[in-house]
Amino acid sequence: MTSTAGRGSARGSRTEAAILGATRELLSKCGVRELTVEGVAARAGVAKTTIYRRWRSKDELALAVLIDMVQTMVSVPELEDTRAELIALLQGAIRILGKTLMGSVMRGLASELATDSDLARAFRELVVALRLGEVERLIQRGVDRGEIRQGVDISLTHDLLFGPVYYRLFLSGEPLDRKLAARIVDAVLPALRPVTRTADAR
Amino acid sequence: MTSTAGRGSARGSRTEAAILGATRELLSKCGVRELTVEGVAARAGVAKTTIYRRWRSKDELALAVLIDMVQTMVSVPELEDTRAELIALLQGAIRILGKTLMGSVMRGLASELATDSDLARAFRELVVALRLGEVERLIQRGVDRGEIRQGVDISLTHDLLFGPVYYRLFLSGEPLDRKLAARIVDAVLPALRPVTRTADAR
DNA sequence: AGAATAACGATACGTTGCGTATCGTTCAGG
DNA sequence: CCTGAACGATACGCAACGTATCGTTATTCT
Repeated sequence: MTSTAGRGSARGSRTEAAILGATRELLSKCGVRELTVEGVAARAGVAKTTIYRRWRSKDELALAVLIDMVQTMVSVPELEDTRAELIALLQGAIRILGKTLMGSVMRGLASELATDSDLARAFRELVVALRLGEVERLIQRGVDRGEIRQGVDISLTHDLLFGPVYYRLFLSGEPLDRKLAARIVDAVLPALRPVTRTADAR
Repeated sequence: MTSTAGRGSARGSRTEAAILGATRELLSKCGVRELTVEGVAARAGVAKTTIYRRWRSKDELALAVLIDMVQTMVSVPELEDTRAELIALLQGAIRILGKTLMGSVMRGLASELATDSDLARAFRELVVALRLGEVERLIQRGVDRGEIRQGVDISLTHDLLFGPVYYRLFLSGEPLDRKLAARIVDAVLPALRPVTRTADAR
């Protein structure tokens, strides 16, 4: 047991980074459909074989890129104001989706994510779960401060906040401007307030 | 000018229906990516050439199916209550997306819709514009009744209502249950009420 | 330093599916 | 019944996927 993966190994990290980088760049302007492994190989200065040694398919490669991006997501600082914190959370997502390449990558992956593939499950477990947890944390903090009423449906709130963002990105085509985060939060927040001054059901 | 397309034509409608039907069925379980024109041809009992005589590419065929489905969308009846009307609107969309095959088709088309393709533009002009118009109609009616305040951002409201639905369908993976429509509307409606009892900015 | 060995590059291959071209066949309308 | 449009069948070129093979680097251990 003195050596496992010894002798001539360990030149992986550089090539891996090159492949991921090339994939990210290409994926930012074409979508998974048009992405070609040959293209990635050429741009990364790497043999096609090398890519298939690390990822079993084109989709797995794309997913790796997505995960790599998501892990750079920042968590929200304490601001002592639920509205500001929620806006910051959404703002972060919007910035990532809009300014960096992740929006394009997401768009390219949309089809795969919608299917019940391994890629979809991985995305849900990594990205969605992470955001859901963040929403839960912020809401709980708001409840503790008395800003938010108890018993709020976290999952629904999460969908209400992030849904419009992705809807714009994917379907409606409206721009992801700066003020969007605040407007979404201001639209959703009244339903989360303690007093229940809302028009009730039936 | 006595005859244009005279002599031996007019057997198109049956084959066209067969092709669209076969596409719809296949698209309901595989996504555009896996959809093959050869498969459609085989299932429709039609030569591949015949398909390419009518649609220039696989994507155009898929779009045709989507449009065909959307045109079966029902408009919302007058209910004299904005909440009920908005719920009915959302309920219709959810039912179409959930129970019929359109949800699967949408999922399959997601990638193409996200790209700036002809397909995306067509979808926006047909589906999104249609729904936006419907939202505007309902909101305006609510304003006339005094249930909704003036100056509401129609586009944002549209995104707030439909965004969560599609977000669930595509990404979060939560089910599209019966009560979803009401819960979304109840969350959004307070922000549309006249009095502006909302916590203001800053 | 030098050998052992994992990772890599280059290339060729089989396969699938797209979109096109060609030609014979069917079926409605005059 | 005869003409011509729409259809079926088939073959083709092409691009990209994913695999296999083999010679070449580069790294680590002795």
